[in-house]
Amino acid sequence: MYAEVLIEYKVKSLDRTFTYIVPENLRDKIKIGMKVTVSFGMGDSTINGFVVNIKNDVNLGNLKEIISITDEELILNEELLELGKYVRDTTLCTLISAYQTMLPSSLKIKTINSKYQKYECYLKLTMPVDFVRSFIESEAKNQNQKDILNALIENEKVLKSKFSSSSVNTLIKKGIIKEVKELKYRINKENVRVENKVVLMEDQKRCFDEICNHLSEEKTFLLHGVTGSGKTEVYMHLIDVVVASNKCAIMLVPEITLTAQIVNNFYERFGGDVAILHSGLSAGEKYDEYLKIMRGDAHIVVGTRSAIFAPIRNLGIIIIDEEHSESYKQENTPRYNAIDIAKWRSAYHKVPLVLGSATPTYESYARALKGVYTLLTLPKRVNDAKLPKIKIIDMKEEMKKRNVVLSSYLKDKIRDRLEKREQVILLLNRRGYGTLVNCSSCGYTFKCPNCDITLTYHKSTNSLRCHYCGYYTTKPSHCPECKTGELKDFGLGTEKLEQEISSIFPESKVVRMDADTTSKKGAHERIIKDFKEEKYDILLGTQMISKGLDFPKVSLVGVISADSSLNIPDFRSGERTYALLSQVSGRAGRSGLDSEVVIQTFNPDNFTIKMIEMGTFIKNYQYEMSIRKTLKYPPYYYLVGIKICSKIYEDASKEASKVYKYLKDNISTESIILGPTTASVFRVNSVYRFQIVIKYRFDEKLVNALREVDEMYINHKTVYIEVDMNPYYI
DNA sequence: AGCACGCCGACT
DNA sequence: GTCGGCGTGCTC
Repeated sequence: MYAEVLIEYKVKSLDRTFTYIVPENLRDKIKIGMKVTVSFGMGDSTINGFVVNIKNDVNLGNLKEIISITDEELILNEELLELGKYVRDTTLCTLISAYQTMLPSSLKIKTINSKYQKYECYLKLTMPVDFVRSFIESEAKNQNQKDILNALIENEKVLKSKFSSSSVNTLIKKGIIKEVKELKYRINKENVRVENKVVLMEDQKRCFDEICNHLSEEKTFLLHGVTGSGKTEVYMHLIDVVVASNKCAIMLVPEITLTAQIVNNFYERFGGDVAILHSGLSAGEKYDEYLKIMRGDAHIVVGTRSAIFAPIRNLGIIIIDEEHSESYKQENTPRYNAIDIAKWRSAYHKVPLVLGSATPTYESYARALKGVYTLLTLPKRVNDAKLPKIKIIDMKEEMKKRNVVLSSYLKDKIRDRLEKREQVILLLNRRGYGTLVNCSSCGYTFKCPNCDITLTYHKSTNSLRCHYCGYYTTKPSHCPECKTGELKDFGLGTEKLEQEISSIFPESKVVRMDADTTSKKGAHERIIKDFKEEKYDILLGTQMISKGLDFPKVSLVGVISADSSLNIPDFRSGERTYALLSQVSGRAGRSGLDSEVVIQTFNPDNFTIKMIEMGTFIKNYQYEMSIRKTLKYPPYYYLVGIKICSKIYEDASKEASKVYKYLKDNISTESIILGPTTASVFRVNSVYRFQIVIKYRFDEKLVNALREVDEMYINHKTVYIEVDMNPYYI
């Protein structure tokens, strides 16, 4: 018996199988999809690999034996083995890295042992209940024994640790109770399911019914519901139906820490039937949740991007909430998009995929209008809550009045809410104190030594930081160039905003939420919880405050500057700005309070800003689509982004031209090749990056050509290539 | 990826 | 003469 094994080195040159002999003692146990430990190469070190095939004869000599099975429980099933090939073919990664992303990271550790399994001791009765009752009456020596036995009459099993161990031992010796060890999951929710209290509103019911009619079809639904229209409730009803028919559900959310509310709702409703998968879990927790899913102990998986690979056998539905979120695209290898994986699995299992959003991507919306997806809409908020009023403020006018940070209008509104004891959210999409620091006498500007980026001043730590590579340095008191000049900071970041707000409204309680205040585990949740409990009046932060949060007392949302998002040079910036502003606006007035959104901008006449003011998603969509049609952008064309990177400028530049020429000669003449140009930030971490963008519709030669290009640079000393199929950012 | 082999220049 | 630099090639 022989096994073909894929070795866990994720290099292109090893992206093939190696054949090993299956030793006698493993022949009954070994299965395709299992992880095994083997020796590989000259040295005597061992490495893990996946068994991808088992066969009985082979025409190779001098084979090694498999040393052991690494884990008997965690195996990739046929579906996932097949799905891995799809990931490899569509993202041009190695098969091994596709498989690795499907398993929890704890399994990538070379040595796995039983520390990932935890057990807990329970007590159970060995005698019938009437016997135990009479034992309590006649023989029980003390209150401890009576307590244990009474607890066991009430419950089938009780935790051993809750009771006096000597009394437990006495009862065990007498043969009345026994000890049982059960596997304990680190996240252990009680297995209660609460009946659905909420009745769906008419619109919700219509969407729910439509999806229910197609529960055993491969079909994609786009659930387009305004913020606060109750999409989550529709999801829960759907999952209820699916689980009732003994099938499983996957629900993806953008970032679990921001969506703790959703997870809690799921726990309350479905109890221990929910497994969660996200990066905030410890290795052990992740391992346990994964086992829960594999064993069928949990039917509902709620998680972030990689949860789309959850090893569910009888899948009944896939739901992707906030489908426009960029977090569904992985920005490093394998550069997969969870939505594509969801479609593949939806087809494999013949089950529906539901994409939900208040601001779907224009690719998705176009497909829905074309009938590729089924469009379902929730046009109204639940309980007749009104959408907030939108007010656009021209900051050019305000600058004349020397209002740099807050317009007088927004200031008045904040004061008004503070008096009414209602809450305020302020969005500023830039962290740190200011945007840049320079010398007031010689004009010297601080730049990152590794990247083409100006450093951002962080006052709390008195440091200058690069938001790209993480470089930081203490801010000197005088200019390092002319030695005399005073250093001044310009621009506005969340840190400075927090300070400004506190000085304008000294009586208010302000909390800031951005990457700097949420780096510690659990910090997100605490800020959100405290704000919800009204320990603060004002929440300010970067875009992480815009997603899916439900604060009933918020009646004012202020966008300090809409321009930072608008001015990003990307064909999707109009779409993204609309989505961001509309999402953050949606935080206001969710419980029916009269609410308002104030948007400050230097471009009040910008089309997207106008559309936000009118609240029309569709008009902005149509406008952007007309641009994309003429400029040949998605969804009219597909994109490929190729980066040619090197620490040596000349090498990167020279090879970029070579890649361009190769592609020009080897792909369809219908496809458009742009570049090579310098990437938007040319140098990151001392690496120069050139970029080539391909726009194509149908190109049979493309994937092969890209593979060739990729292979040309496998062994290159100084240059490496990154290929991104359907990138989110270009 | 990691290791061995091998072919060259530098050095006790 | 031998030590060690790294370029090349292979791993079941």
